[in-house]
Amino acid sequence: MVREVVTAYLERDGYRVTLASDGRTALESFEASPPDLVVLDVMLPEVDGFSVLTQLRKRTDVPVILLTARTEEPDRVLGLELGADDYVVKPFSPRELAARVRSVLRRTRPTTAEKKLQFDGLDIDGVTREVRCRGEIVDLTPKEFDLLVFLASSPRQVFSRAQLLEQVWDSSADYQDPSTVTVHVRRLRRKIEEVPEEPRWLHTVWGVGYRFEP
Amino acid sequence: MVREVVTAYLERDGYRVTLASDGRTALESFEASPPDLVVLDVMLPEVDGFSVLTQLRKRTDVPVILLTARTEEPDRVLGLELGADDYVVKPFSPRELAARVRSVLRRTRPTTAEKKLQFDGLDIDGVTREVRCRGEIVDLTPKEFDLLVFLASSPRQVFSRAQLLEQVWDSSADYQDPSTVTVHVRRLRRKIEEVPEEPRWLHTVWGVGYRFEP
DNA sequence: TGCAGAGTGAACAATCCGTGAAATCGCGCT
DNA sequence: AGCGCGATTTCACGGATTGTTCACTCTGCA
Repeated sequence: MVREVVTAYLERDGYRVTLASDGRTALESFEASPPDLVVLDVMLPEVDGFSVLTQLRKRTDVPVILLTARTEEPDRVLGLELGADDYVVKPFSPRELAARVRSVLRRTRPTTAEKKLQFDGLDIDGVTREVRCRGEIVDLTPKEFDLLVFLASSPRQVFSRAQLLEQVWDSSADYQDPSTVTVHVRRLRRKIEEVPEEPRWLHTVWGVGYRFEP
Repeated sequence: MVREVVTAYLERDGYRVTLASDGRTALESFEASPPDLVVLDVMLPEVDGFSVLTQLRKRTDVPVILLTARTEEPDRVLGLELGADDYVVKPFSPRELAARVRSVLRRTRPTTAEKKLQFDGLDIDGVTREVRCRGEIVDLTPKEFDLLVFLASSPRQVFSRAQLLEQVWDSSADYQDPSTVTVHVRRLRRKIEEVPEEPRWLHTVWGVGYRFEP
């Protein structure tokens, strides 16, 4: 029930929350769709929190907040030495945890949270320019990537081909063929849509343009 | 006497410590010679800690660790909201404070705090400027070394040639040939890659730039 | 059913990267 | 100061990838 309350608080602050009930699934879930921050209970079934933290640190710099029931100093120091960014001692108030999350994200934002778009089954990382689609990395060409990022940055908003040419393409290179956009959208669909003929994300708005559906 | 013990611990860790006995002198001392990190007691004579923090935040992003005697949540949350990077509740052990200092500096100063980069089969020592590749020391020229360190310090992040020229080369020396970067990357690959044609570490991101894969 | 707009495939054009080699710079040495 | 050598930068070319165009087909709407 603690999880529900905490989740509610975080979602009220505008964060998307994913839960994992033990260390193993936490790591799997992390792989599948890497979050911007991890809140980690030291006492977890299957794999304990410290091990999870060690595993995480081997491959990523994701900010981690430890939840620890023990008030003894060694645990907290150990956590920080292992690379945790902060810890909260149980029992804690949801408000405090939320404050910590904000604080840690504020500190680390320039490197991590920046330029990351996440949707259900589609992760776009503006820093590494990687796109992960249902867990698998898909290779996009520069223009394909730029176009996808532009559309995904304004979900549900419809853009005409002319608008896209102006925004995504070099605006100086005027009067290009709008069908250029069409072709790129098609290639994007081939790469990220499960059924390109019935797009899940890249929708055609007949007579107008395209729209990204989150 | 707490101050002496803490100072001793921090100096043992290699930090230089400057003391100030009240808020006013703290701010003056900060102006005179800005430190890399501030440990701030909330209860100070003359000007209290929160005011000092607010003043500091007006002009700098220096990492701040708060010392607070009160265990009530509002104070801690207030501190974090005001822009503190961490806090320690009194009474605290010097060891814990030292651990916090290390942790905060590690987060905020990845370039100075960690001068050693280690990857699977590739060790980079920023102090001796030695690079060890699959056990063997490889000789790098200064520019080659700087370029490698820069890329390896932000693994997986893509940098354009222009960015690399700006960051690794003298930023004042504008308008250099981007192919300079290309050539240096090539020579780096020749020296550290097992198969330079299929790089393990130095990846080309077509149309964008280069990326270090850990 | 007609028709404008959207999708398809393939050819063509532009761009970018890797390579080799030559030119220039920087710095210690005599 | 002049020399010499390694480091760095520049440049042109070839091949590979990416971007654009175009003719054609298909689809949704009146």
